[in-house]
Amino acid sequence: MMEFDWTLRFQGTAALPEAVRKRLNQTARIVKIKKGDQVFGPSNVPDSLFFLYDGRIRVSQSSHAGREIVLYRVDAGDSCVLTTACMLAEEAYNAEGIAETDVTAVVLPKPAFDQLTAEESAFRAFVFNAYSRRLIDLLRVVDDVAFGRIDVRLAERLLTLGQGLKEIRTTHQELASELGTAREVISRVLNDFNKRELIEQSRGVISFKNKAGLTIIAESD
Amino acid sequence: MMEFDWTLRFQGTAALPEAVRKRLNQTARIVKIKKGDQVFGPSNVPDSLFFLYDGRIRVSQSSHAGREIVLYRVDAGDSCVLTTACMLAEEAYNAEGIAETDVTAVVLPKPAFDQLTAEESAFRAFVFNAYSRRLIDLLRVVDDVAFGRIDVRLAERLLTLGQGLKEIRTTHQELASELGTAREVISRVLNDFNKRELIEQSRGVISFKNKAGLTIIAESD
DNA sequence: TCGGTTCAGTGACAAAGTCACTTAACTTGC
DNA sequence: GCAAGTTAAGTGACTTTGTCACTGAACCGA
Repeated sequence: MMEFDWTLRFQGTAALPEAVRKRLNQTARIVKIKKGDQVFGPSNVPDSLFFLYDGRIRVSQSSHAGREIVLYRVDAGDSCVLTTACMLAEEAYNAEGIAETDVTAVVLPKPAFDQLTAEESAFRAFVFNAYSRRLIDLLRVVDDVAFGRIDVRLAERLLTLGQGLKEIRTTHQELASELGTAREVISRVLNDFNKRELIEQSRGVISFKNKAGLTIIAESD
Repeated sequence: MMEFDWTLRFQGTAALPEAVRKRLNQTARIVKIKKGDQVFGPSNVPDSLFFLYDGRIRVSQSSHAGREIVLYRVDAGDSCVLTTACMLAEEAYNAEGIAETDVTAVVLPKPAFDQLTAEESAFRAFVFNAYSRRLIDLLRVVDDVAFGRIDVRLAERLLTLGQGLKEIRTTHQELASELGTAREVISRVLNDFNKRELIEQSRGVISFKNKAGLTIIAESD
């Protein structure tokens, strides 16, 4: 029954009394989602709180014209609060969450969520914190999109996506979706980076030649 | 002592038992802020929850280069959750709140806030709702900035700012700050609107000539 | 190895943002 | 009342970013 105790994985639940954790393990449902599948979206509005036990979810928003921008990523140990926002606000929005890897999540039904926020201050702090973090993430996105240059933003994103790697496997289109711009724009900037010998390109792969150089660009604002 | 009972003004507090409301009236502090003053900002980080009793607060973010964008407005009866976010996340961000009118606010210290969220589900719902609303507001801003055309956005904004009015008193610079763009851009677009006889301009004033026409533009996306 | 599909490159153009001004309109302080 | 300062708005040349309509190149599966 309690083959693995997910409550130990989360800041907001690990510190709870054992009785409460036991109850949670009984109440919550574990779901597995395949890489690439939609976790939530306009047509798939959940009525429960999502705890990400394992994997990573990419939350993005898309324009009616089909362009897309990544808002933030939810990592293991975190809760996906946009689903919560939706669950509370009952409002439609055009953000969606996609599993970037195979995902294991814990789904806590709304009544259990309510009870927990009422009774456990550690859990409350956890949830509020998740909200705050997302708000701040979105402030960053607004700042970038409204005021940032795309070469700077792209250099930045390449570096975060390629942390510890010599190359990253992605298409220009995917990078455009990261930053909310058009593929052609990414192609141009990457070509420029290429000419300046910061990267090398081939179909579906970008190899780093000079991360320090990219860092200088990324930090030039 | 209880010359006016602010708790009746807020959804999250009006329904609370009288004993609780009495306690709140004793605990919370009422502050008055003059039009134009900063309510919160990077250099002015509050550690308490803000209830806006009367007036309106404009929350905006500014770039290091001095450009600015309005994120949302907090109206009377609402709580200002970015201050809360900050109070919970202890993180720095470059958003600030400016009183657009003279403002009367109720400031609830963190301990009282904690107790209230623990004990009162109506209050909890109110706070979560405020968070959700802001998240959704920010999603809208991201969408607009990343994917929207400025003529559309400007027409839209002119109409909301001028609801029920024949003219609005504002400068091109202020409109630029609303949308996170440059003054020159606003000037150009307004000139275009002028030529198309949708508006008339003079220093510091924009008069509507054809709101229907503006509406068509505002909805063309 | 042929044909389809996905990925990337390109040039011409449009939209938006920047820069360096000029001109016009209000404000104040004799 | 008007000169001087201040704030608001206009302008043209330019850069950056986004769009469109393509072409060509690389990969994949039958």
